[in-house]
Amino acid sequence: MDPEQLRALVRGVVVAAVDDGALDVEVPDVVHVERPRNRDHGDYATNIAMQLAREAGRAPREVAAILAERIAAMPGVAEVQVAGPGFLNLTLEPGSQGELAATILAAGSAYGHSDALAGERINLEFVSANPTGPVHIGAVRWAAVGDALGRVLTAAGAAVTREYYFNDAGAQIERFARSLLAVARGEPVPQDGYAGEYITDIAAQISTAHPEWASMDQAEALDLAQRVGVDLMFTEIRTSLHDFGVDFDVYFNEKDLHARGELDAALARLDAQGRVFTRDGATWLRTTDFGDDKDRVLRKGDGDWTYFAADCAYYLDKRERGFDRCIYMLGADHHGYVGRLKAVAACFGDDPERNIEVLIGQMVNVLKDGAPVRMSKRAGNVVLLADLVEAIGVDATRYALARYSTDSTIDLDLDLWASRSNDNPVYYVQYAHARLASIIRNAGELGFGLGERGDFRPDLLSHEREADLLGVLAQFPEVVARAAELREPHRVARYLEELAGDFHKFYDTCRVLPRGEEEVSDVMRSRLWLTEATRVVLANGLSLLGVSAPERM
RNA sequence: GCGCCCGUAGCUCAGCGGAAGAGCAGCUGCCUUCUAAGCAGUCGGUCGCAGGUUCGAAUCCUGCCGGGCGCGCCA
Repeated sequence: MDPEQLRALVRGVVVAAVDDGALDVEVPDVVHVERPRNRDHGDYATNIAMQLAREAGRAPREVAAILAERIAAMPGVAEVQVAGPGFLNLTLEPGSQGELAATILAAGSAYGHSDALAGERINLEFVSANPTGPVHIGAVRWAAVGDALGRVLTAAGAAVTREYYFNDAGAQIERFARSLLAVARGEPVPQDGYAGEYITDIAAQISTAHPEWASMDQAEALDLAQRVGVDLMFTEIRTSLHDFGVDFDVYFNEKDLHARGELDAALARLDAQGRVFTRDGATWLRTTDFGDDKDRVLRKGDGDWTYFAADCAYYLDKRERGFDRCIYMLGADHHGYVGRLKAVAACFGDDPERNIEVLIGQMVNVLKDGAPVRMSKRAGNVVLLADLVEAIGVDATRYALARYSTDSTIDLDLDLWASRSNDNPVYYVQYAHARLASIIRNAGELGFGLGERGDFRPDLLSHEREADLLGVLAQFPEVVARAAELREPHRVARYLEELAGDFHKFYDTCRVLPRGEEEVSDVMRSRLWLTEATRVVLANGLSLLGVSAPERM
């Protein structure tokens, strides 16, 4: 019996109690059943009696007593106790929990999937770093978290499109082009330009491909620098993200919005909604109608569009492609955008609460030898995706960035994450998987396999460590569903650490393989099922984070 | 000044309406048996402070205090 089934059982008992007049309450839609940390409190606990007490006009423990008797009579339930202020502590029959191992093996890689978000069409935009330099640490957090979130949302049944918005228009790109050309001509980089080795590299590549470049007239040379330079830069960004395990379904060019006249179309749409006005020669959107702290310029006095105007057009484009949820993942330095993005949705006549979601990720500080590594893109001394991967590897980088709530600032200690020790959480989890794989491998060499379904005896998995492990395995689907609903993939990582811990404890106490000439017992075979089930869940969870599940370490 | 995030064990952080947690650090133990990158035990907390809501608050509300990040006809 898993938590889902238990919830249904408890709710059914409440319904029955209401039907025969033992309780006079409205039956709640959701019944909370939790796995208590303290195992003295049974396999599961519910607070349902306390919830109903007020409405029933009776003491919580009295309501609990009424329900306890009925729940205890249900099949699969071994014991029910009323505890504390009115908790019901439930203990299940051993066999009813052990069944789960077979359920997990039958589901395989689909175990953990749900329909929690079925029917939702989600546009998930993340990274979207400007193609004026390599991917740096701020964007890497979103690469790891965004990709994991995409996987988690998909597992919860949503239709997800991962999208990278590519700012290939505007002043930053012009600065980038001027910097390239300056370097190619041996001139100093402009004051507001970009410096760094990558600029030199790209300039050299352009010069090789177009020998006439440096001697072209200024406008022509800049145009070439912009076209070819941005292309090279973007290829490098895509490649480094791909090597990091992150790929997008759509790479959206800002230029296309302009080329297709989508900014004009968006302006017209906003105007039709009555949200546009003119002041000081500029065209504005009255975002203050919807809580923004100031109105925003769409088109400047000189006739140029603002970046914000492109944002409006891009949002409209997403909506017209059928996405009912547009998720933006932004760094804390852009949190000022939340208000205006929400207001944009409202100005289009959409529901800002439903159609737009902005996730803000706090900063990442990189520590080396206990000291922060300073970051400055212009100066070129940045921590890059490639540097991180070189220092601690793809798995550690992804895991380190995905295991924390995006609300908290991360201090990423390179020495810790590079270490092959228990300080390093990613090894703790991966090591559990490798150990499991090892048991299964060794069993195979002994000619000892899972056998038929009938060879599995769930009732034999009655050891406390086995019960603990089964209880945690049962939580996986709800952990994934909750991570998806809350957009918090770090919950999956924390869960895996808990699961790995319970497996290590099981491993320490419960022998799976026969020793020496020992015969394979039913207990051992049933433990092999549990072993394989645990391996499947660890592998599924690591896969949601985009972290490998090694067979050996 | 205004807005967002954070403040939980010595350190790094989970938990975010229901019975205070993990890892590390410290101290004690466990490898002739499935990977010791592991396990067991122990030490350690007025959950920043003050009010409020609630049967019940680390969790929700208000106000403070401390730290981080933002508030352009920049991108």
